[in-house]
Amino acid sequence: MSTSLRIHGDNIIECERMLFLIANSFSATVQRVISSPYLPRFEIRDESGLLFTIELLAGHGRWNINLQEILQSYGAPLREATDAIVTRILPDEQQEEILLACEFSSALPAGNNAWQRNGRALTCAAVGIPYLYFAEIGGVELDENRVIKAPRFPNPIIPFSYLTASKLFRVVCLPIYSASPSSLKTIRLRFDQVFGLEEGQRLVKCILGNTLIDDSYEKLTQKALTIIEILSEQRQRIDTLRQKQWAEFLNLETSGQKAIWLEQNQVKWSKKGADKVVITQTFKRLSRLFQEVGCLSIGAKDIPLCLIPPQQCQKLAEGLMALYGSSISAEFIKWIASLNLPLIVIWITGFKPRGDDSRPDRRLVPLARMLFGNEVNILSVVYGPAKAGMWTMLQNSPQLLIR
DNA sequence: TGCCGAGTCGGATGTACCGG
DNA sequence: CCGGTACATCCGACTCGGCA
Repeated sequence: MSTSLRIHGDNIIECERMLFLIANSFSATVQRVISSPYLPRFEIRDESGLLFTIELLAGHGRWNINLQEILQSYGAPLREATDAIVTRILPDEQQEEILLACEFSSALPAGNNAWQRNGRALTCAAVGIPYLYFAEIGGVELDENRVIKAPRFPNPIIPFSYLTASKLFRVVCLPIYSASPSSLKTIRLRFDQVFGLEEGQRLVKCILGNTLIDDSYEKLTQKALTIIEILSEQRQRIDTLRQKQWAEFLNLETSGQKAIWLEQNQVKWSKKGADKVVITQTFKRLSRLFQEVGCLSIGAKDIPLCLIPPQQCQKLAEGLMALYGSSISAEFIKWIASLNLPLIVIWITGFKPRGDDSRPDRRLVPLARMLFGNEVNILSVVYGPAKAGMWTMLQNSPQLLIR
């Protein structure tokens, strides 16, 4: 008895990648059946016969099926769609059930790009959809003449956040690495043990074949931990957790335990001032205030993300009151002062140097949620220049502003 | 201990696409 | 045409080691 599947993708390339990933996972062959060019249909068979019929729907939102609606109905926190989503068509043919979401990335994981996908992972993890992030490692940065400058790597906190999300949301949410085609031999060798395509395929087979998940999940988790260790070990400066610290941190259950552990491990955090973005005098003082109160770095010092232990919140509230006085609501101050869970603070360069080009970084909140789950409070500090209209909007409808 | 060059890494930038 | 979104580099402030 075969199953009818659909692959919803950003575009046809992502759909086909998913199609072949499924076929390879089942050691099966792909055969096109007669179908229209814009809605191609395929059959996947192994020696035992027909396993799946699969339709490819390229381009989110072009079809009469609203995936967003399905996601929302599951309770998804964000409007984000992954590269490829596999659904099973339910017997009545009216509805689809989401089985698996995948992201395929061969972009260089540099800077904010590295956490560009965290929103999607969170969307899926939070509603219990298995999520696999296929990424490459060892990609090189090129100069203007396309000459290799240096290989680039993601901050280890990025793969780590998938592991915490897996654990917190009790769902498969894993990065799967392979070697970037442009990677140097030495790099390939260094990461040789952590490439996980084979385990990834076994995992896909378990998920789509609806069988119990075998050891591939555990293996991929171990591989991710190893990658995190290699990434932190090869850094020039000690600005992230190292070695077994990651596994220790991963094993902590509550955000309270995490805060205590971070305090014990003495990882102070301070705001990096790059002077690239115009800031106010008040912001400088605000930044100093957080310093005095005592922020802890969460695994990686350079990421604009820090933690205030609950016992410091009273002090923070007093400092905020002294700094902003009546322009900040008493209700807010009270909220900060009364927190009995750690407060996660994220620093968003909300606006580009040119105020008309605003692109707030929406991915930092998801990164924080993946690391700490839904129980912690998150405070977003948005700074940088903005158009006058932004102020009016902020006063009238903050909800509208953050859209 | 102050200067300098190389390398690192967060984030700024360029470009494409899409729907209205 | 324009605002919104996303991807793929590219940029340059910062750090650190070497050296006088």
